[in-house]
Amino acid sequence: MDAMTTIGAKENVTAIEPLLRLLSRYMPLDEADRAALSGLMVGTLLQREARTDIAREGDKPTVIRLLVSGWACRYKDLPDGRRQIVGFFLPGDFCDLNVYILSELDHSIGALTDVRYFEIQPHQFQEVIDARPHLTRALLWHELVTSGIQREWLLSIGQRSPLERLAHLFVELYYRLRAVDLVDDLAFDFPITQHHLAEANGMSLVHLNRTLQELRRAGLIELADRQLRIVDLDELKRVAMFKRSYLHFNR
Amino acid sequence: MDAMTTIGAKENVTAIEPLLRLLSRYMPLDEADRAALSGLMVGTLLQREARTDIAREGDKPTVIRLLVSGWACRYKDLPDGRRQIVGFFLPGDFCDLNVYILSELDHSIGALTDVRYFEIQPHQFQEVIDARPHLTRALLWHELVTSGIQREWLLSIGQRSPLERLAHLFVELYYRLRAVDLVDDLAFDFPITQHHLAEANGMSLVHLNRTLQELRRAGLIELADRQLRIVDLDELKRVAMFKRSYLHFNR
DNA sequence: CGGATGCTTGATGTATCTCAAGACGTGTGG
DNA sequence: CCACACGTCTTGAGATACATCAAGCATCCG
Repeated sequence: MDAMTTIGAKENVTAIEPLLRLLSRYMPLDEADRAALSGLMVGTLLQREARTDIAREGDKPTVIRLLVSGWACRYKDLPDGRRQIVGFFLPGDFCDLNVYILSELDHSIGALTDVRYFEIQPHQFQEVIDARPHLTRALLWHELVTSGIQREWLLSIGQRSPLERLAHLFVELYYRLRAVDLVDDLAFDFPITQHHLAEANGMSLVHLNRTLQELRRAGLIELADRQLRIVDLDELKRVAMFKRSYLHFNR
Repeated sequence: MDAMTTIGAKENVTAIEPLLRLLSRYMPLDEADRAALSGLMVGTLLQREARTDIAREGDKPTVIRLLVSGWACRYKDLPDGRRQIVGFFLPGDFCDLNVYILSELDHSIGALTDVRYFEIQPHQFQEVIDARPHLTRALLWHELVTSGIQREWLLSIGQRSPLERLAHLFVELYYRLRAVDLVDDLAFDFPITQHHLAEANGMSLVHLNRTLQELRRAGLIELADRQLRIVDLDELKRVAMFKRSYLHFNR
């Protein structure tokens, strides 16, 4: 199942970059912080193919995963097959910093594209946390933001119209990807399918497709060849009723 | 705004009961744990009337609140007035254990009924955490459960039909209230209005009313005079596709 | 008594789902 | 090299679940 690659120290440094960029949006990191985090990424980088599960609901959580490249998602499903994506993991995100506390995973984690990630042992993590309270704070901050994003999604699915909801998701992804330097001007790689977008937004594939076209027709976005370009960010934000504050970026 | 009451040590002990019951569902608490928590609840108990805000989005968080009696909610709203309740607070719940880390609240907290709650200073909390790692673990556990409940709500609003969704919410509230000993057999006080239920479930008031009647007609629940009685728990759980594990109660 | 709050019901329109099919690109095996 | 399967996106047609608008009734309270 898992493909493993042992990587050298140099590649290691590259792999940790997204996380460092992300955390430094919240608060400055000094060299010791960076070194401590890099120290966690020892050994092996794991890989997973698109459309495979990284973890399943019910699994006993034992490791902490840090996504290095590709997109993954947290999802939950119902016995009859209905599925809801409850969050996206982008490079630099932890797929469950704290869940090893619990005895059983209450959701699944799936690779949406080919992904690469580190697995970190909780005890290694604990050492870093004990040694560097400042880092602990940054990590906790990130967890709180993740939780805030979930609340915003509830607002979106519960109250925003499909058009507003989709617009909102695009703006959110724009800011999150920009935080890890994966945005080029207003364009970024967008490797997931309309099917995934529908599952994340709680609507049918057909309707998602039509809503997407509405955003295109309105001149707000362009989406083709797995590339999303935001054409009119201000207007997209207005349509989405987007308020940046829930992401809690300082810079 | 706030009504304040200074309370004696005895009343204090009663007020902390829901929290102790809740945490002991996760792991056993010894006498020292209980004493440490009780020690936090010094001084004043605050009160708020139904339909008032306890905190507003954008506020700077400075205190940690522990709900002692009544029901409150976390909600978010849109500029045009649409409102989504993203979580209920029941007695024994903290309204934001960690949020004082962030500079700004990304959601509001409203009292649904008359409520009583303690305000705790972060530094007091920190002392307890530093002194009693076991308690820290229990509190973190509870935070993770809260986060898991949010995910379950996303699944509900995104994929469950209104009937399934409402059934699911009732079962969830049953278990949560039972955990703090507020359930009598299969019945409990249900002090919120259909309007609140609609806002929590992301549907219109009219449709919520009809869905409620459907549950009644199916012989699954009785709801009258602010009392909810679950008539057929097994069937209600089946309809809701309820899986208890996301609540992570051990007992 | 008058007003506020909460619950209920009816009528109507429409947003969204479901079912179905076609087009296009890509990879694969014969 | 062609035939075919598969994944993805797109479009059409029809059915319906749900929202909206509107009104009535009960209870409580000042």
